[in-house]
Amino acid sequence: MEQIKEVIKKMICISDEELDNFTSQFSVRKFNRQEIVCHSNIISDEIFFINRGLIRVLILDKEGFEQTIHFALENQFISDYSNFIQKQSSFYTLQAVEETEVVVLPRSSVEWGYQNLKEGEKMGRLIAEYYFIYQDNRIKNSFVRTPKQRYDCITEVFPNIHQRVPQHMIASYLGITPVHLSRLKK
Amino acid sequence: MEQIKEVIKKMICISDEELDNFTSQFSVRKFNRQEIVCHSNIISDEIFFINRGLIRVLILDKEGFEQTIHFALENQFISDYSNFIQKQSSFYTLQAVEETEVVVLPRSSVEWGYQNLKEGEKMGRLIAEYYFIYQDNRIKNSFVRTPKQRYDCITEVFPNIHQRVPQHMIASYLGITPVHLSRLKK
DNA sequence: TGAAAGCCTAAACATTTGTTATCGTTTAGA
DNA sequence: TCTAAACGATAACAAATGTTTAGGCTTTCA
Repeated sequence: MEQIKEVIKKMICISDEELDNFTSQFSVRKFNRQEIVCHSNIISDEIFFINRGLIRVLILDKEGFEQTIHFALENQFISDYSNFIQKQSSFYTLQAVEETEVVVLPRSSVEWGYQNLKEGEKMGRLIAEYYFIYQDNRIKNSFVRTPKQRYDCITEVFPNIHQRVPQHMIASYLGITPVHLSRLKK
Repeated sequence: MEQIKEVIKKMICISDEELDNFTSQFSVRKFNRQEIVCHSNIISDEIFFINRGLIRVLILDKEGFEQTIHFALENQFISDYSNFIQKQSSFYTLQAVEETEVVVLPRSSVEWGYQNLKEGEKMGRLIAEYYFIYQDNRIKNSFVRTPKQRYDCITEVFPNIHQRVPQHMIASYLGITPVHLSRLKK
């Protein structure tokens, strides 16, 4: 639990006792390559924090093809957060790309944190703000950058991504086909 | 201040006294059609709440063309929220499309609210979560829907938008050219 | 170790989307 | 009220992107 403790301590003022009470409610789970961390079409009551490994978020379009929507790296939180918040059936599938170890935050613990940690709500606000900024940048990029430019700067957001996931997942993330990305690289 | 009071009361538990202390820090500002509510390339220390009217968020691409990124309607908050949070120079321009009246929330008041309202941080969390969900839906739609499908369902998010803004702004919001949207409508 | 599957590149062709120009209508403002 | 600007539709053409197919390489796993 050391990694997630460090991340929380960077966000808010929290005593060691509070932090222990909070993190003792979490558990650890491990996944092999390709394994599904969280299925779609369920009501997900968990948020994950990545200790080690890499998770991709994907969606199945109408033709049944997988579209990679997002990558999540070490020390980041990941879930179908929209549907977690709204307690709706999830839209996204979470899949481990590498061997991955996550900390599991059940909904009950997240809500416990909001209510019992001195700065629990602030932590929730900062996390939501952080991911808002990430998405805002993404939308901004889709308006002002070409697919090639988005490809060229993807390591700013996901360092080493080229060494860790196949190129067709990156193409999908960029909103283009693998064949077209291969062409753009020339 | 009645409208913003109603919106806040729907989000959190707050006493009338707290609410009066909070909203008494706000001011009201009016804009004519086409007038700029907030320029880009400044550090914006204000969030706006729309009492009446309609604001569009736009960006200038490298060719100097205006790209409409977002619309904001009555009873919604609007700002370059990413840059407000990060206290960075703003990227977006806010422009009144109709005659518009806004409530102005200065940064100092927002921070006062986080620190002094019993559920101030919770309010901040809920607002950030709300806009996260909006953006997540938008990104989702860009993966699973064609431009035509996004056009057909835009009134789900912005009712009456067709009666309130010119079509070329809608095209821009959808990420296509006005000429192409006109073609798709056939 | 061998066979199957996955992955990247490439080429040819199809489809979508952008660009430019024109025209008729509506709107805004002097 | 008149005129210039803004707006939307349309057509012709250009550029970007998708689709299909094939080949060669690597990885996986029985």
